[in-house]
Amino acid sequence: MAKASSVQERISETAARLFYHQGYYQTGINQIIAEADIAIGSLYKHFKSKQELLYHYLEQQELNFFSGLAAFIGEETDPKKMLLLLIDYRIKLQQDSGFSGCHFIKINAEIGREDSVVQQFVQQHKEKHRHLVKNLLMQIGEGSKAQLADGIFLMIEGGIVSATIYGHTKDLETVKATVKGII
Amino acid sequence: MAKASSVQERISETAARLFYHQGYYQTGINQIIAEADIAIGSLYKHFKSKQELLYHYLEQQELNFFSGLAAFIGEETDPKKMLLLLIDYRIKLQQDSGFSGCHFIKINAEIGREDSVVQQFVQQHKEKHRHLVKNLLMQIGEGSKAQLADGIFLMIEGGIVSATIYGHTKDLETVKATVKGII
DNA sequence: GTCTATAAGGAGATAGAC
DNA sequence: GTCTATCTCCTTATAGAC
Repeated sequence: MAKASSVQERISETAARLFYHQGYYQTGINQIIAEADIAIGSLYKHFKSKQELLYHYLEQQELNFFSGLAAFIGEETDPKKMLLLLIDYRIKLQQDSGFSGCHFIKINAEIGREDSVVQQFVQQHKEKHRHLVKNLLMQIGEGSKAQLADGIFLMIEGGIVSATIYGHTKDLETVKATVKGII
Repeated sequence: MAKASSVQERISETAARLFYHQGYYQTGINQIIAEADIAIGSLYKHFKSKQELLYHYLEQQELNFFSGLAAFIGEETDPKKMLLLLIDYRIKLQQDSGFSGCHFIKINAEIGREDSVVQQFVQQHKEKHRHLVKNLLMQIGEGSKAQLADGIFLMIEGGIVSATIYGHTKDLETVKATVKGII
């Protein structure tokens, strides 16, 4: 195991991996420090509680998602192609993660309304995503059909959930084909 | 608190309520017996483990969902109206549950691929639901458009997830309006 | 059915020595 | 930064008396 990264980064990355793949409540502090190969004192020097680690995790995922998307879209400026790339991006994310779903949908299902900070994080992330779809449709010239953007956004969300249930991205591919036929 | 129901039923109903609203891992055996007002010995006489209680919970939810749907649809036989009633049913379920989402999407997010019994339950439930939409569209005469049924199914799924994130059914209403415009 | 005791382990978090 | 010890509490599950 290479340990080029800092202690901070190792905590952060290990916690993120475990929170995402096995769940927040299912992940113990002891497992995090064992797999990150750091001391428990170090963890509590960087994060005052497990909850703070959770908030940090959500902030990181928010940044990762949109910077990853920007990189994936690259130089493309055609709104039609960008919308399809947005779906391709989510297909790729699911394939690369072993079909582990959307970080935010998952944490919402696990914690939901019990933590208002988490709830707000999830809502804001989803609104950002929804407006992305809306803006692209506006550029395409379908902006007048308000229902259409919501419909596409919701189909994508359903497709992500489907990917985690079945372990494949067939439904997300269908969504892409459907959107392709509409725009 | 009235205790007209049997011990078995009280265990079952209390576990279901807690698993659904606060999560499986977040719910302890001690909380279940306390809120059901039964002895721990009674619980382990009816269910050999917490996991068995989980499987029983999923079986119950599967039955509840489709019998509730049948009752909601009632005597209606027009496939167009039935499809819209299916969406109304899910809107009502979300409102009545305090926007706690779909039992199966939720347990999938929490446990997912870690338990193959749970995974199969969720997959089968979702397939049943998807085929319902497909069959209704077939009767409507839109059966040739294979993508359409999947699209509607996925929009509904996305609408349910949205309801748990925002605490309202605006998106599900939009889905209903969109479907109404298509069929 | 009830009650209580207990096992064996894990959780999150703190303190102090090095 | 590391290590170990410890605190307090909770977890699932079992056993036995009533």
